Amino acid sequence: MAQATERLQRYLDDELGECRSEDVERRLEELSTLEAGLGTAQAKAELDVLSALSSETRYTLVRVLVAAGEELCVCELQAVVDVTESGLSHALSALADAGLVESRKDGRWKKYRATNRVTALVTVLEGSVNTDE
Amino acid sequence: MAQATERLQRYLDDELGECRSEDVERRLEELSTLEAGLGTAQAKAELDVLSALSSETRYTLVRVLVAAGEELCVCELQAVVDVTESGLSHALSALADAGLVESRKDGRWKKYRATNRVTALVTVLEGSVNTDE
DNA sequence: CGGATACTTGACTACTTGCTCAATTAACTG
DNA sequence: CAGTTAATTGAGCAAGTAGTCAAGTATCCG
Repeated sequence: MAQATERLQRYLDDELGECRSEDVERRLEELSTLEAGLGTAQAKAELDVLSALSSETRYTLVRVLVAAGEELCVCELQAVVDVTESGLSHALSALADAGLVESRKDGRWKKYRATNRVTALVTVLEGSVNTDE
Repeated sequence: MAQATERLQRYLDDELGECRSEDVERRLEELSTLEAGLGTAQAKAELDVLSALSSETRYTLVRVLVAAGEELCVCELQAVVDVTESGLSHALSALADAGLVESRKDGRWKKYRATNRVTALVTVLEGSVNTDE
């Protein structure tokens, strides 16, 4: 990290035309403030959400649940993804842990639905990612 | 999949109180329509974005760039994450591939900034994921 | 030019993760 | 109650991935 600081110093020299080490300190502080931003717990939670979504199987499930706009039975979701019953269960469980789907037991069937959180997210994703590039 | 169809049939029996196999066919079609939704290419692109974001290092970089609201030099970003110079370069390259950051060469320094796409995404993420639960 | 500096690239590795199989729990049905 | 069906859980494995090291490219400077 000492090396890195030297490089930053050279960079600031270049940018500002001056070289005081207090400028380096200040910049380091600014950067760490940016990183802290909202708490680390929050960032961790966001990362959990992203990790939960970043698998083809799980993202497909989420997209279907969001598109459906209503709760779907596990056995219906089974028709949508190409994994075993067990794999599907693991996937849904991961999504539930991340707060992206909610479940309700109905007799011997179990129904899952997308939470508001993930609905908003998928909507923005679909809007911001355009294939026309 | 044959097994799965039988289960779906039993489920629809339960739900609708009727058991015609054409109902099963119809439901399967509805589900596949939901899955198709926007094209598969689009879904793939969305998944790429999610995958690119779902690593602590890369997500931290993105959050910092978004919070900064301006371009930052690689050497500044180096102060933010805990990986080698090479690891940082790999991370930035992955983000660029996903269209989440853009880079510009400035003399011997290289500067990265967040794209609009990722700014929107991070904003929604931060808004929708609240740690108060 | 030759040396230093900023950053990237490719190969390799340790770790993570998504999946399957087998066993288990829970709810309905005769 | 025993048997069947729906779904979950845990163990283990194959494939993917984030990181490091070493070497390479590109830019500046004396």
